[in-house]
Amino acid sequence: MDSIGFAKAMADETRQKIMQLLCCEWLCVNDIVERLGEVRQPTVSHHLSILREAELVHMRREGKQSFYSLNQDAVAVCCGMLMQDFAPEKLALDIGG
Amino acid sequence: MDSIGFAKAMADETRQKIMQLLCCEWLCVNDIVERLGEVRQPTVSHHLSILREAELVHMRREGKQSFYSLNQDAVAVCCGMLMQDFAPEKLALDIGG
DNA sequence: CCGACATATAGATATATATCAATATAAAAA
DNA sequence: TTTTTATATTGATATATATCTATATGTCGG
Repeated sequence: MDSIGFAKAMADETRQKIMQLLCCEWLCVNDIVERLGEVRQPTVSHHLSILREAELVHMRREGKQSFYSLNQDAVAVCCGMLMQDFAPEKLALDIGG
Repeated sequence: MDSIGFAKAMADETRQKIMQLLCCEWLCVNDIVERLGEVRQPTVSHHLSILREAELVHMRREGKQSFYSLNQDAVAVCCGMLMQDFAPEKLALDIGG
């Protein structure tokens, strides 16, 4: 995952809403569709595939359902990458004192 | 600055290159154009206006030139925001232990 | 004021992306 | 096997975005 892929994956409101939903629990696609309320299932599936590609979500199949949850580790790593690339002095402050 | 505005501002390769150039020094627009090499001046101006809008760069006029530099504080704040929103457990680890 | 230079803006165009309806795929139930 | 349910994929379309050329704006020197 590079910083551009991460930024692109995050650069959409619907995707961020989905990520919020998945932040601290596993949800199946239909649950996500219902909680979003205004977005159709294929659209949600599309966003999930982008988040999967970016490895920002975990996925687990269970029968006919797919469960997703947020990959917080990946988010943390990517944020750290952005900090290193674009706020190195702030990072130095954190480490040094 | 919200997390979507930040992600959108970061979600372009040319913009990230510009941010790299401005990371640790002030450059005028023409210097940026020359260092990028393959991008025309109006395109660079356009990207700079997006970065300005997102408050990710500082700007200073000097005669006919405009100098830009990266706002590392803003980057750090936005990365922190992403962490809080999308990796709260990782953040808790950092704080708690 | 006029010309030269630096940057910004306008307008046009091509590409990327988000969304939906329709359909395919896969798994469980009848 | 047929039907039902859950998710993924396809194809179409509208919007957003990146880029360019041409031009406007703003600043300095003569």
